[in-house]
Amino acid sequence: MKSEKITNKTLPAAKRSYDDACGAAHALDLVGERWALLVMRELMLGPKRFSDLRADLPGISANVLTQRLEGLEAAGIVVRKRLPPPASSQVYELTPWGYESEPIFQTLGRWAARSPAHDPSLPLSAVSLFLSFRTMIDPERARGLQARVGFRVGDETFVAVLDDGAITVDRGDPVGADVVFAGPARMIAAAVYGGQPLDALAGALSVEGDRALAERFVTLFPLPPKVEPAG
Amino acid sequence: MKSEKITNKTLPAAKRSYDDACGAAHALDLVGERWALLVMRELMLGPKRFSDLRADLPGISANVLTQRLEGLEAAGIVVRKRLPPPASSQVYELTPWGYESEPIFQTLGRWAARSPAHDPSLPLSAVSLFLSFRTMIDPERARGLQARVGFRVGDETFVAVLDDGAITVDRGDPVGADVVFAGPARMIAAAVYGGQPLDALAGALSVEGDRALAERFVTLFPLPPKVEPAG
DNA sequence: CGGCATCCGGGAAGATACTG
DNA sequence: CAGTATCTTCCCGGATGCCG
Repeated sequence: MKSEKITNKTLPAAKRSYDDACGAAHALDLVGERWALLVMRELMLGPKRFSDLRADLPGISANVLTQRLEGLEAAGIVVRKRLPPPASSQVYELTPWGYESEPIFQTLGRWAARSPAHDPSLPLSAVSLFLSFRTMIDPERARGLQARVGFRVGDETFVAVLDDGAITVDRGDPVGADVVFAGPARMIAAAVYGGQPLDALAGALSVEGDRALAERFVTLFPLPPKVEPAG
Repeated sequence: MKSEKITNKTLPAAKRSYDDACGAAHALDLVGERWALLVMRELMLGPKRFSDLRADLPGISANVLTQRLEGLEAAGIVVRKRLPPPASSQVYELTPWGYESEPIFQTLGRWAARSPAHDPSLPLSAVSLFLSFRTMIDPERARGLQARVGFRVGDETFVAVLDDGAITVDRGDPVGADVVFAGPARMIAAAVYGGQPLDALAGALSVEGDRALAERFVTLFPLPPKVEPAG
């Protein structure tokens, strides 16, 4: 059976589509395939290399990652860039329109946070943790707060800037921040979302600088109430 | 089920999961399978029967619809209800938490509306059209407007209530509305999103009542600018 | 007719190995 | 490091058929 099959792969066309004018349906045509949205999420705070994506998306295979990047590039969501000769490696970056997809992750995340099946103890990438800060910040609790909070996760660094209820999070050097957390993303999540006291995490999560600020920071991101598990 | 069908499918589970604590990833575990979100969309304005869902989602197979409804019910997003004896048919309805997923469709739709590949001339279900009104309403353009706008699409009826920039859309009887549109969803979309003058659609889309209001109504939902097609 | 179960073909996803 | 090649497994989509 293997021969004779004249499946014209060179002209695949016939892409599986919902054939639906609804905007949400078209979005799913673009990014509804498995792993596509998670690849975009990992690029949300800046470009990454192929290997970084593989490392930050445990479970994705090289094969599928290649296909998703090709598809996202064809859709105009991702561009591939070659860095200048010193370290002339290739990186993938969201286009401006790609970056505009962040509200999708916020609404998905906010809604799923109420799921009875949600397990916050699973592994967590640094990017998804810091994106969640943008999503879950409670402006009431952060009112009047002006601060720079730094993070060191592995060899990546991030800075959150709090400004009277608003928050920005970006990659950047934490030097000069009012307080700096250093440790695995999972431990920061345990402090912020798991209600673990910072003292109990000493050893796994270091806090340098304004400790009172750190204690307040971890209270700024309340989780919504879960729905009752039974149906 | 009566015959103790212990097929190995009943419990092996091993459901394919992203194993990721990120809320968006969990959302995709719940509703990331093909057709799942579109099934939810079709239930967004009220319960439907199995056959209604099949009719409104051209392309889905009965097989897959059954699987999705089972999955959504197990996740607590959908409940199945049996109507009282006169017309004792079964319907599927979103749970309160299921209804809370509407912002997901709004952000997906708003983002994808900018896609160069978006084709608004494709088929469109009545529900997705009326959901899009909630998403795309421009409060500036609707400021100061108080009106009830009715719709007859096939044998379904809907009423949009405009109240100084805000809009609600629900199933309901259009009697007493200030103006009533009657015609296929595609024609209403042509008027609202395609810029087709109502005169040009006469015959395919009837307008009864306050015509000036109808003319204004179709201008309340501006589309965002597309991104440039090339990459 | 509504709500499934079953069988089948094709294709996408997953795992592993291999190459420039 | 950045993918390709290959193989297997699973999901999707269509058709058919059962059963209330």
